[in-house]
Amino acid sequence: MATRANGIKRTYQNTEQRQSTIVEAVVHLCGEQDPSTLTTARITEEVGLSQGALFKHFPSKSCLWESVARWVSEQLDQRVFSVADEHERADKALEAMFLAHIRFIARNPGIPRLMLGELQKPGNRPAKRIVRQTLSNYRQKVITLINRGVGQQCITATIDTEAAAVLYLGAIQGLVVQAMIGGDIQSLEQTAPRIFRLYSASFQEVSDAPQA
Amino acid sequence: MATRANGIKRTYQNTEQRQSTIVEAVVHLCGEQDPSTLTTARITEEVGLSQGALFKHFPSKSCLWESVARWVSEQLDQRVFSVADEHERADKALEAMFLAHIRFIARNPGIPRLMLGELQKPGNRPAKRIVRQTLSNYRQKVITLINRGVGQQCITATIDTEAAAVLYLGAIQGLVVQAMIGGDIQSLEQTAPRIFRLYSASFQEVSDAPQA
DNA sequence: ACAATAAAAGTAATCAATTACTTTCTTTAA
DNA sequence: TTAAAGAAAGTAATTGATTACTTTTATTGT
Repeated sequence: MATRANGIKRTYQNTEQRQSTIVEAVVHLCGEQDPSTLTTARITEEVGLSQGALFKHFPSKSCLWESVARWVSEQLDQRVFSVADEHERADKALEAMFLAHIRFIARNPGIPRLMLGELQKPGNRPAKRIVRQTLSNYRQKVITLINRGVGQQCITATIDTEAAAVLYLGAIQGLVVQAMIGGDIQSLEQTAPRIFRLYSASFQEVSDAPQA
Repeated sequence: MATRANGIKRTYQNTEQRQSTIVEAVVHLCGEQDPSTLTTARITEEVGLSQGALFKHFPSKSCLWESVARWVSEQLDQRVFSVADEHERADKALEAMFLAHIRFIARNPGIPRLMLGELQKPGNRPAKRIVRQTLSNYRQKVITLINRGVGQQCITATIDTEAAAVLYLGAIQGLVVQAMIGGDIQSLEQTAPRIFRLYSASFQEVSDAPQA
């Protein structure tokens, strides 16, 4: 007893733990396959549960995706946005955040698929709203940093701030797409510094660091 | 008579015409909904055919996607890559190609969804191979142009060419994602020149045009 | 008339969700 | 302290809807 048809011992977890387990399994699976082809059966197989058990913890598949989107948003906050605060100089903060984001993606290759996949869906599903909100925050964070950099005179005052924010996110996108084409996730972290160096060349002051 | 259940008159086309009609309908529909959710029923409804009729012209849905990918590749050749040849100076050619690409996307909003969606799928489906090949060609075209620009002394000789090619495609990606977030495709063409100006600032020679 | 083109009706497979029921965990009263 | 009661977490099987694809029947231009 206490076993399933395939002989694997059943493990009991409370709903909170299970939800975390399942959400992280989804993120992991997105690294291996297109999110839109992820079935509830595949997800529960990954965590060692029967297909129906999923609905003990999420009222619907759509609610599961909402939880996944929230998880991604929190992780970006903790692992990417937060590193910017450790730097006084805005250009250094931008670079640190850029590299942290690439590191995060390299460790969780499903993330871009997840976010892009959600953005591609039409309508206003909750999960899409969360992704949109997260990217909006990100954009605002970059704009604020660039403006601070202008004040610190490490970024040229003539910069087109909004364009620079778009290009910042584009630089990350470009790296990701390049990795997708090559099918080589590991190349991400190697190439990232070169991309950021080129990106920052577009707004760097000629003079050296003014402070610190 | 000569009508279908819904009263729409039946129209006869030979297979070649039908294939074109269907492929273009798919591209159009990708502008409105996630490609992975496109059903054969939705596609045929769009062109005014019964669902089963699709398989008179394509042996399988996968073959249809292959044709769609080929169509996109050809359009990129004709409407984007070709404009680069109209400019002697490499930096002007890059700019023209960039803006042509954005114009192409603005006219066919389904294109990024289509290509990204295909890239996100794992494995080596024919359609994915075509998209990958197309993007590889694109990348090589950009690299060649940048190198020519160095020779023409309108691009700084110290440039990291490969990084510049990644950032070029990233700039387009960034614009597209930004438009996806805002849900505003029309903003694309307005913002594009600003993004390219910033992008080109990263490798522009300080001196003015050397020739022409 | 007849071959091409399409509609209509079907099929097997797949999917999210539900059901009826079992096992484990947790709480609490004696 | 502990055993009984109930809540929570699990399974296996099934459902209705949807899907890509097939087969059969009807219509059309030549």
